[in-house]
Amino acid sequence: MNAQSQSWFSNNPLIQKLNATTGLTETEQQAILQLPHVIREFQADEAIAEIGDRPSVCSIMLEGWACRYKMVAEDSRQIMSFHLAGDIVDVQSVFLKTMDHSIAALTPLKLALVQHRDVHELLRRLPGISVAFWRDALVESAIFREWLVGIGRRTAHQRIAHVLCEMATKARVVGLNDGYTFPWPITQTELADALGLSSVHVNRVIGDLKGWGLVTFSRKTFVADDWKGLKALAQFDPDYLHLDPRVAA
Amino acid sequence: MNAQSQSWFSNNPLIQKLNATTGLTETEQQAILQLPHVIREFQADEAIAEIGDRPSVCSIMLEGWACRYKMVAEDSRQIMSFHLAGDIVDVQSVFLKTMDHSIAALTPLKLALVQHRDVHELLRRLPGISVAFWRDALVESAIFREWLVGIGRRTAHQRIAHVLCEMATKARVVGLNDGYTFPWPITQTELADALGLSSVHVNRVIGDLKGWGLVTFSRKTFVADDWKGLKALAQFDPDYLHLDPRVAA
DNA sequence: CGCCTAGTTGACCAGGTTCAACAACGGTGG
DNA sequence: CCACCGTTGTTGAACCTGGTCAACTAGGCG
Repeated sequence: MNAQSQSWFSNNPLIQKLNATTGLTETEQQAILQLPHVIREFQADEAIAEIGDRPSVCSIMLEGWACRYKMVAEDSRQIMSFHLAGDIVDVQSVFLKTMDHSIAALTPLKLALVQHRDVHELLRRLPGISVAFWRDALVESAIFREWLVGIGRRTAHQRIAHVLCEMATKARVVGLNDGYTFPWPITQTELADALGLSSVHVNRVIGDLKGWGLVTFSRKTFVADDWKGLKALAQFDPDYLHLDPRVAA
Repeated sequence: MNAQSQSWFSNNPLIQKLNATTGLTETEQQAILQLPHVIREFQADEAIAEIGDRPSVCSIMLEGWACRYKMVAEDSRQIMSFHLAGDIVDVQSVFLKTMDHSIAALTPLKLALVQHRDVHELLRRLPGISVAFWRDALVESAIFREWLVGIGRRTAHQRIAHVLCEMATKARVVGLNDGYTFPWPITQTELADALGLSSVHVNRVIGDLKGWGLVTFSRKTFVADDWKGLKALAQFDPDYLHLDPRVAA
């Protein structure tokens, strides 16, 4: 119950992320580092939680990528979010018993599992952390809303550009992005399932973005060749991420 | 700061709604009833909060309908949720300073305004209420995700049927729905903006639903002539609303 | 009665889907 | 080091859901 790891102590990505919206005191950071937890590794495509499950732990991402999704039919999936280091992938389960959607690994990944009761205890003991968790959950809500706007009202080109801007920004917060480059393990099919498009169309649109000199993809890496152009196309305004001005673009 | 009202005390819809997912003790219910608040009325189309605002109160709906939305262009709006009695329309502002979207009245409505500091105090003092608020916020998140699934992967017919099922269920929780009938003040244009469709298409699809004998609309009232059929078309599964089994369909 | 908003209908158009085939890539085992 | 295989990406052609434009009708309210 107290297995430890490199990525929990050095540069803990949860602290890094919470700091980006809230700012934590030294005490609060220590309390997070001292949370009893177990590190668990997953393979790509492995299920982290499935619809109908009643988890007793919640999962903090340390490395890798994951997504939330729901199946609509045998062959129709809607991905509702992508997650990387620092995300608490199922805070939901701390308060609502049953999972109403599934979560799966997109790449090999590493999670810290924390018992629900320890989370409850942490939130009760340190109101500052409670506020940080609230903010984090509300920002996630804001991201869902932004995706809603995208799927509902933006063209395929804007949608794809927008999600790239969003992930680039989220990656920067946890130090995975040097400004123009970051790891991009998402397949075009996955992107399609996230944006309500077909993989064929995603492929064509990405072709356009490349052709217009906005982006490049090489070896699972995303390169923003023209970050300003990409943001302009997407009409990307990061306000909804509620980042500390020091961290924001 | 302590104006009172009929609908705050008798049958308080916030308590009614929180009870539907969480269950509150007598003490907790009393604490809510004793919250210092001001009642304010709005006209249809009046703004409750606008993007960029930094509210110092949060708003609990007592009567009427409201929606959350974001403009994408001059003539393109995405509605992200509908709200009725019992909804805390901007819990978000308790924790995040700046509004990242707007909220407007769809009908004449009545709100209870509560100072943020009083909400903070309430949450700190009564952990049970804190849990109830968490659940409420997480259910709202789940609703955003469900809309995402709808806009992303459901046909126009399913989408419209689904939103009708959802609102019928939410209305039932706060006693606005006798099972098959409830007030429906939403225009087809508003529905279109919520579902990522055009109003012309919404009109045609609603025509189909009427033609198939599933629904009727008369004098701003929705009638589910064939509730089972409607649910089947929508593939509506209310799990994501996390209702107490006693309340659920 | 007249006005304004919401609902209705038709004709045409386009963004994105589907189906199908093929090419490129990366990892594996010999 | 290469041959093989499964996955991911790429491309073309036909099709279709839903959008746009525009005009007209029906209600609700002063």
